[in-house]
Amino acid sequence: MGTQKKTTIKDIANVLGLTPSAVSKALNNHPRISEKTKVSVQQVAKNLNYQPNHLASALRKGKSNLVGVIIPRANSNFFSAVLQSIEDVLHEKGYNIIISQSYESFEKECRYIDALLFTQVDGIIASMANETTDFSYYEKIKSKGIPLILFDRGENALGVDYIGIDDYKSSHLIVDHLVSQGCKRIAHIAGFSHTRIYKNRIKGYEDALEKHDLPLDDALVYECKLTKQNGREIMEQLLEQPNRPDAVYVAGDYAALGALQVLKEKNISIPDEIAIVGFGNEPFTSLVTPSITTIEQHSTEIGRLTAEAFLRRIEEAAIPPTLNKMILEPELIVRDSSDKK
Amino acid sequence: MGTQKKTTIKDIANVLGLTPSAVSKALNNHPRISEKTKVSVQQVAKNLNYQPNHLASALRKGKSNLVGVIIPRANSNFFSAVLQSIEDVLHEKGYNIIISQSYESFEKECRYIDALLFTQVDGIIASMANETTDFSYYEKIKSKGIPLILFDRGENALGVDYIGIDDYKSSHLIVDHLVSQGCKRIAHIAGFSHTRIYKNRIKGYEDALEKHDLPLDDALVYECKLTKQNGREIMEQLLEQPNRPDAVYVAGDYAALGALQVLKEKNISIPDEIAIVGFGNEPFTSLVTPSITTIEQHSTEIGRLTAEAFLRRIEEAAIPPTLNKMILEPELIVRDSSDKK
DNA sequence: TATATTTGTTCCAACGTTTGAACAAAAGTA
DNA sequence: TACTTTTGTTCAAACGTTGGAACAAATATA
Repeated sequence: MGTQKKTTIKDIANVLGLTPSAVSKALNNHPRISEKTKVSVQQVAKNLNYQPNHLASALRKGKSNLVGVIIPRANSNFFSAVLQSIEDVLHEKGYNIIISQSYESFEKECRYIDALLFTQVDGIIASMANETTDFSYYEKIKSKGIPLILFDRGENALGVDYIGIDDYKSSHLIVDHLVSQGCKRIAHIAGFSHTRIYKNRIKGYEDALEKHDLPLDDALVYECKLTKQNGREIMEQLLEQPNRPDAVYVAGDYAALGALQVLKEKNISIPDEIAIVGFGNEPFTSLVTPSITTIEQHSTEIGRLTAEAFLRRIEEAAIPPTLNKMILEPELIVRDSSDKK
Repeated sequence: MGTQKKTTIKDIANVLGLTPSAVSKALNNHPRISEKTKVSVQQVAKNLNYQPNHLASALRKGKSNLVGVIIPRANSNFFSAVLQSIEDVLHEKGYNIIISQSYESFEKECRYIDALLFTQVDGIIASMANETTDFSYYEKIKSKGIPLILFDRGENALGVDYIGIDDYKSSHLIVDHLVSQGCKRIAHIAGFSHTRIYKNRIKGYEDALEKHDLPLDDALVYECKLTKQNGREIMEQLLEQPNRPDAVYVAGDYAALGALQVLKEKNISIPDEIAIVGFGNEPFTSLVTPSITTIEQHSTEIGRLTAEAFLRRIEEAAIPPTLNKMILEPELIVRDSSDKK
């Protein structure tokens, strides 16, 4: 009991008095195999409880049907939704997915890239860790000649496919909205500007302020890792300034929550004294009081497009080596934290 | 450019005038290979940018070093924490992990089990979907002779290793606490009783009521999928009853949140009129107002133990075929939703 | 010096599947 | 009837690695 020997294609062949190659062809629906043989092979395969050995066929075909996905963490509404969407599309096409969470660590990311390459994945889909500024490991993927697709956290410099939302425009949506609510002094708790998406959000914020003839004040912009704790600390610093902001655009929902909590603790009215806008539409933004205005990133769509980009690269081999960049439209979801009614 | 041929062990052999098997042995640190040869093999391997072909060695060795993990969803604090912990332990030992999310669907779960078996994983770690009542697919794993480890959502009947917390005791902790707050009519929004963990929570709830000489009232117990929406709907039904409860023990945090929202909308004071207790310690339970009393499940510990159980099964082959059940102590985290001060 | 042991390597078969070439038999065309 | 085409199958090699058996050379033991 337990470890009975696994049935192979050879066992089926023996039962039917065929060769293994005939059985293989029958199972793969080869046109030269007779209908009769195919049927009996199927039959025997089922009887013997045959499971094809993926390793052997992957080795022979030079294709593992495994795709590596590297994300900062699965425990985030955005990433898990993208993941689900990628899974749906790729499982459909017979791919299995190896998920690795970098937890924003560059070192882990590198190790996982090595592990995935070692496992002979057919391609890698990734959203970079915040820490990552050195792309040599990603170059390694490219140099192996296997498809690399980036989403959300990407880097154009690599010249690979990228799917994300328009961060620059998101900032405009937010600033426009805050100005329409009568805000005049808008602070920005930003992500680190070495990451493209955060740089774009900062640029969008600055340009939007300029558009509305509002002055740019360096004292109102802070770069951080966008944790809840960062949000708390920076909000406290903002409150100590002689000339307080009347709105804070926070480039991440967790940090926005931290900022919100500080204001609540100090009994500063939201949004009347200070309005808050977050980014990412994490589920809790609609659950807290007041609910937080934020940006929806169309995660399902991003996942689908990412998976499709991968499939295109696989199928079309090395046909279009040009960078394929897809940028989705952001959507502003106005909630209580910025809606003065 | 791009798809240059991959270097194999053979290429290294050619460069050094050795045989492939000597190179293989050198790379695997075989005792019979001279130090000198090992060094030069390493050297050439590095120069040629050699990556061992995992597929080939897995095929030859009959071991893929891949472990399948099936969870209801990654987008949950509990599961993602368990996952991280499993990853940490197994990556350390050279395993890669294939994660599949069942989204509580029995059908998906079955498909993923097949896909994982097909991929020749060395073992499967799973937490069952709520829907799952038919275990034949899990029997299939057992019959293949590969290790199966269950956590949180498991089933003893399968006779496989199981790691979880003491649900029965959790209910006692909760009821004891509510009684100490003066609650006398405690409702229970439960999970489906065909799932072992929810059955145990229900049993614990009933026994704890009895312990405190409180009457059991069937009208106060509802089974559901424990979504936020379920929580809302059942809370509304509870409020319509002539004899309202003064506390609700909800077997999941999301449903607890739904219940909480209904009470807030109807301006029913929490915890004075009705106290709420959830289950799982999801991050949002500390973020909402009022914060929600809940049960911490020691996810990191569960993950570690689960991974270690897997390793034990792999290493000790078929040595101890007995069921190995590990039950951790739950921890009650008292917050505003039940703390009458 | 003859024999036994150790050391370093090669040889070969295997893991399970796939695939193109080869081949015989059947069917179609002249 | 002779020849081409089609159909169904077998043959053999390959994918890259591994590991036991075999073997020769070097070293140790008697």
